[in-house]
Amino acid sequence: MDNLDRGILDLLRQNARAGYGDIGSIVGLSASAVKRRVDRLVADKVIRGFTIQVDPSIDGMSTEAYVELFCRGTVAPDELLRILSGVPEVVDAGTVTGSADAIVHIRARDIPGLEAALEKVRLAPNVDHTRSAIVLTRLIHRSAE
Amino acid sequence: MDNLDRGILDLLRQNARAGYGDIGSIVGLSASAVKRRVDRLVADKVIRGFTIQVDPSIDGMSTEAYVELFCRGTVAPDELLRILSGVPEVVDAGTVTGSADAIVHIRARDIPGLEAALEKVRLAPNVDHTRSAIVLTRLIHRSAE
DNA sequence: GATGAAACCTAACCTTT
DNA sequence: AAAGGTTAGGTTTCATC
Repeated sequence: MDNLDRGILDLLRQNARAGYGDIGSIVGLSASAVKRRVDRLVADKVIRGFTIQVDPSIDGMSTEAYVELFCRGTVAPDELLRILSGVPEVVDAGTVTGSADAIVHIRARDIPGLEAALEKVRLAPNVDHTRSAIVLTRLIHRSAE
Repeated sequence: MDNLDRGILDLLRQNARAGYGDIGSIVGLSASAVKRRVDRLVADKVIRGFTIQVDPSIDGMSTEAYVELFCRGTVAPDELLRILSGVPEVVDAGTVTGSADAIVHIRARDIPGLEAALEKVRLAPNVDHTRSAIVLTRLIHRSAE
């Protein structure tokens, strides 16, 4: 993890489709060297994935909920991650302190979409029950990066 | 904007580097047809950009909490917005159904930073109390949040 | 939806430190 | 060894039909 890696990450944050050659000509490496570093960053889980930013209003994905996940016994974070990463409606999730085991932020097209996503989340192992708080008015949204 | 577009968006959300041919074989279109649709979605600003999800521990803002906000009496969403917009650590917030008035997602550099942000939220006149769930393991973070 | 040229990705091999 | 460069081949993209 050096300044070259950070430069590559910055460029990919701005455009995840940039070619290796284009990235290399900016950070000062050959295309191959950039590819090797990107592959390593993905293997090391520094880059968790490649995704798109979608306009929520145009897409109609405006129904949101914060869902507390209560599990039986111990929960392996890796197992939760495996299940949740397969649900595209899950925008954000983490295991937390307090009585709930995890909190999951879901965004769906409408209430039926929310319910369907919730069903998929409940497939996670050892889930006892969930408690949802549906978002009425979205107040703040600051982009993560 | 039809179900084909939505299917393409879902696939790109999971892997923005998926090839047009791969996407087409899933949604039932040729590679060319998929490219035309993706190009249109980008031109129409439905897709705002292609980006990567980076391990938050890299950028040094890795301490997070979900905070339930309980206010005295009835509080208008505008009032809550006024309170929360003065706290830059607030990444995401909305009024919700349930006993809490709002849920606030805070991201800070460390625990003292988190506490300082919470203090700023609590100083607001109508805030009665807060209940925080500190994030232990970040499972999902899609930057399209 | 299909076609063909151009661009790109990828892996193997070579050079340098 | 470790990290970057070069080259060749296969695949994908992209414009055109």
